[in-house]
Amino acid sequence: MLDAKMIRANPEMVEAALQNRNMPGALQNFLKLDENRRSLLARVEEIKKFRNQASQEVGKLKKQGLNAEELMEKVRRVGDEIKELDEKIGQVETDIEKILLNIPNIPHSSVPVGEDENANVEMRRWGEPRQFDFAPLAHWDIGPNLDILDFERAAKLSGARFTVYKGWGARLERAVINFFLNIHTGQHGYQEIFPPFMVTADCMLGTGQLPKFAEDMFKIEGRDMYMVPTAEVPLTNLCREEILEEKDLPRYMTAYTACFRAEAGSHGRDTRGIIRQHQFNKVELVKITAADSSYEELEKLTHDAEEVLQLLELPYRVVLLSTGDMGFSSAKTYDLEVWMPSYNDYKEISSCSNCEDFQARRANIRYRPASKERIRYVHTLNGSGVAVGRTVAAILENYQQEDGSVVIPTALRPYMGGLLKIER
RNA sequence: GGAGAGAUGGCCGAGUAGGCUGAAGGCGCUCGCCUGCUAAGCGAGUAUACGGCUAAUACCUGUAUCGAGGGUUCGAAUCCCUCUCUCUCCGCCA
Repeated sequence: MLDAKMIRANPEMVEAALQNRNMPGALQNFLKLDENRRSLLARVEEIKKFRNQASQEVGKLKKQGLNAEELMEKVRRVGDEIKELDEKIGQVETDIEKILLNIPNIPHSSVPVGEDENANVEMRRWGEPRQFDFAPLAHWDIGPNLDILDFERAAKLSGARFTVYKGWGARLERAVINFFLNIHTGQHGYQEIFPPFMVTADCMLGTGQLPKFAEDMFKIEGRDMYMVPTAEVPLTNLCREEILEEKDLPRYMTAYTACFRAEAGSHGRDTRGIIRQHQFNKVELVKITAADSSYEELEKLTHDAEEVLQLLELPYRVVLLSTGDMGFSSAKTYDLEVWMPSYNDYKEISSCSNCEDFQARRANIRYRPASKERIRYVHTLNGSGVAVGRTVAAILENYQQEDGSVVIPTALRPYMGGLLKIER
């Protein structure tokens, strides 16, 4: 959520930023409503001031044994007016909030301006895509061939966009989760968290999934709760409604969770394999930082995510998303894209974002600066560290052998009981 | 699921026959004094949001906030109703 005062002071700048995010006119009625609110507020507060003073007067008169009836009657009469104005203000504030909650974050000045992913900027590449001397298979063929992925039975259990992992496949998924968590906790200084997989609507509002993207989520029937679409939601909301001390910042957290997404509107995209599922595993990185260090921390966080791909020796590139391609809450985002032979292209496997104070304002996460200045909103960052299912897919494809077997990356072997390769 | 207790400021904790309590006291924190270092001691200060005034996120000023929402009243942290959460006991359960 943007700061209303900031919008009031720079409406043209905000409008221009929204245009870059393909959301022109989102601000439309805001200024009018905002002005309306302030004038109503001025009126009602004046009347309340009168009521407060008069009520005290009544108390004094009564104490002295004097008649206060006349004054009481006067106050009684303004009561209705206050009620009426308060209701109007409540309505206006609801309208303002509706607008504010649907406005995306303002992109950082270093973000390339553009309509879509074509305006993204590649920052760097790591590793060389492997040259195969045989026709490589896609993971959706490799998996069933090795009997470690079972799409048909998954459909029997749960329908489309679900996968059953079996035997060494299930073990590989678990190995990757543990490997990621160990690296981030052991080498990058993140605290491991194991959060609930269901959260309240307030949490979803806090990180920006609601109210705009309700159709992307799985809601729990009969409850005001949702399945987490990413661990970013519970991790960031851990600090909701809290005031932190600057000396305790930055705070690094990592968590494994399953993630649940309705994938509405992505019919026909990535229909084969485990790239786009209703349920997938992810290890997430979240940072809560002071306002002045978040961009530095974004670079570090991105490198933390990159490192697990390096350790697995999976070729990838880092892309800076353009204004038109960024997520709703983000001010700046780097995507990590891993090389996928089946796509003959790089495929997103991580998204690392600095949300600045956008989520903090929604979730009311603040900190007390060490310098004793006034309380400020923290900055929140999140990044996949990284998507587990897509990592498994990348391993299967990049490490496949001509005989159909798959070599286990060296770094993962200790997590696989020393297994060197999965074969039929 | 049944019975009971409770939710107050960064923390702990007062405050119910409704009024001058944004809220005692303590801790913590900040600044100053004092002390050969440390500790102790002394003094002062220390909520947030939204308005008005401002160059100001500085003063000053107004309104609101004692779990949330509603009600009674001239006036509610204090009374009434609903909800949420926490704790204790019983039951059930991986």
